[in-house]
Amino acid sequence: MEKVFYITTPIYYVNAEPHLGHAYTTVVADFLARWHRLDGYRTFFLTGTDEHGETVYRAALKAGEEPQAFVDRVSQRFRKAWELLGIAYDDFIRTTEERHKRVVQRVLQKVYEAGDIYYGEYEGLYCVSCERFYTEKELQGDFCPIHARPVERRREGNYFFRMEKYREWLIDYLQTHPDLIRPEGYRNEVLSMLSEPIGDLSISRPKARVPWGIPLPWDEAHVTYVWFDALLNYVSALGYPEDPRYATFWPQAWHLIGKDILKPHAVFWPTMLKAAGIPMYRHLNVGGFLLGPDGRKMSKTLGNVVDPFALTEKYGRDAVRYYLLREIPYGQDTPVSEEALKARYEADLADDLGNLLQRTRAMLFRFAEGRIPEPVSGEELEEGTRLAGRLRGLVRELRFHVALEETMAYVKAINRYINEKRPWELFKEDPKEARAALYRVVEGLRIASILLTPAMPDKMAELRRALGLKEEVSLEEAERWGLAEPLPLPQEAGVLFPKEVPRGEAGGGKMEGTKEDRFIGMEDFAKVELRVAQVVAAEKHPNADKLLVLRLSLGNEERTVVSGIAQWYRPEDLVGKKVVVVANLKPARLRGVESQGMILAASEGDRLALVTVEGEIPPGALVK
RNA sequence: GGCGGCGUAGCUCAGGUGGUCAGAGCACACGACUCAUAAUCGUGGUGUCGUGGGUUCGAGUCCCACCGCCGCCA
Repeated sequence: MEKVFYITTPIYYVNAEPHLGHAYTTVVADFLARWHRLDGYRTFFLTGTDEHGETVYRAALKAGEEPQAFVDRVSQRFRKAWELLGIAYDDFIRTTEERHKRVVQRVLQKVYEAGDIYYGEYEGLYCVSCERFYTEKELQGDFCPIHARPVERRREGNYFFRMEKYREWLIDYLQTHPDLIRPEGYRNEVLSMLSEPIGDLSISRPKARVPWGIPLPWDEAHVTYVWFDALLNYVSALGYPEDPRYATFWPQAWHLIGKDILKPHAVFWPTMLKAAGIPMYRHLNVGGFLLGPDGRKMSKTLGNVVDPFALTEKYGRDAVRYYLLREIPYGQDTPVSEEALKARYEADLADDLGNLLQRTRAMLFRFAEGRIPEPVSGEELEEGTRLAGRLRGLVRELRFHVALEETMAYVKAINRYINEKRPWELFKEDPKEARAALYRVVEGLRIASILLTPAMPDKMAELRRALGLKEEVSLEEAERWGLAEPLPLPQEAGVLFPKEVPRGEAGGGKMEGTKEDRFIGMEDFAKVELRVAQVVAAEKHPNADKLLVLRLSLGNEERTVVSGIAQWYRPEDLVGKKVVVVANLKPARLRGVESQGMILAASEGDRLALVTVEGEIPPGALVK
């Protein structure tokens, strides 16, 4: 049987800019899509924008734009955002597209003819922002509980969908399909919603009041209410009902949503599908909220909003993707912060994985003539070939953070293997064994890079390139040992995850605006306080061969500065020299010694020279 | 008010169906090493497992009550 996978994000409502919540759900969807493609599934990944309704209509008016022009513009913002994050969707659907409207009208007509839609009258208290009526109990005083704005009393003719009619059926379906809604907690919540009458669902608005929507096919005076319109995107994008893609993909549909839209997806949508004679989706996967660094709900007034796009610019898209997938147990509310991202970036990506690539390349050039050695068996690193099988299960259960954790544990095992084999020593006695060890390390890296590709597509391709391996891979290749061929490595390869100032780094080279990034303003430069300092004492660092500990005089104060210049300067030659120091650098502990600044030096290849000042100028003088 | 959930080392958290379950990572300290991005590797700890009862030969792991936080519904 052919392996098929269909993954959807919610279509995002265009009344707001893309934010971290959107980004997280979309990154998860992209990860799942890439994972399944890698594993040989015929995969379809859908996202898009939801563009009808009174809120959008009013926002357009307020912006002084035609509704269509307004939604075109905002929808474009989402496309841009996904480009920044490297989201490889197969289709981007918009509810204002003809192909979607056609399907909505067709389904409406079908349900209407079946007798499940009737005309009625509704009167109640209505919040414009929520696009829904509230019961008096739900209100806070006379105000909407969500938007804290006054509600209006309204009475209007609506068409209703006989949702209540399907309640018993839905309960039964949930009981016979316990894994339909995941994680389980949300399933229980839905069952409790269904334990009492859910009523019928109003599915239309008078066109006179809300002109921005899809007209009902049998009554042009009404347009479709937002949920009956929006939810159908999941089948309209597949070309329901005649397009073969619908028949192929729909039965394997996985929806990804945030818990804020649980009810529409877990109650409205299944009953709509049942009434329209469309089979049920396969899984509804419910994600939690991302909280601010303080563990509270993100809000502009609290000032704890984390902007994923700023972080992408700073750390690279793959780092942000890795962080979100590694840190957040799917379904749980989780605090996120730049601090935590940075910690992951440095510990996992730079120190463990990036440095592993670096040392591997260095040893290959030094001990193996810059080539991948001849293939050999894998010893303990061969266990990497079993990871893919384990990860398949974890990914299908939405436990990505565990999957990534286990993969990184393997990366650590490769580092350990190098430390135990000590190729730099082994090479002196038995060069062949040293090369064999290095081959195993390359294979380990190859396997890890494949497993990490869905999370970090650009960086893992870069990693393979740096080892002279092919960039295009499949999961199955991570289950076989010995595929790396003895080919030469590229001479040049950048640092995969640089630790210092990863500025302007976009991860895929697709970033725009690099021209501006090359320059800094005077105000940026002015932040750096450079001063002349005289070396009053110097000695070797007790715990590091490459470091010197310098005592500097800045005129009216003395500082200790640790500097990595031991290979070029002897301590005794430095005393008395005038150097340039960054005086307002945040102090840092280097191998146990606190460094209160940094001295400047120029370097090129193997050569290095300290920056000094010409002529008589006292220590402490400002350099600018 | 009804129903779910959560409360485990300084921090973030793992711990299907009760008996190496008292753990991992981070941080910190010390040691090893020098191929490597001040990197890597090794070693080291206190934890009333929210509180109080109960079931059991034996309970973070099951039951009851309570405290605290959160969610859904009303």
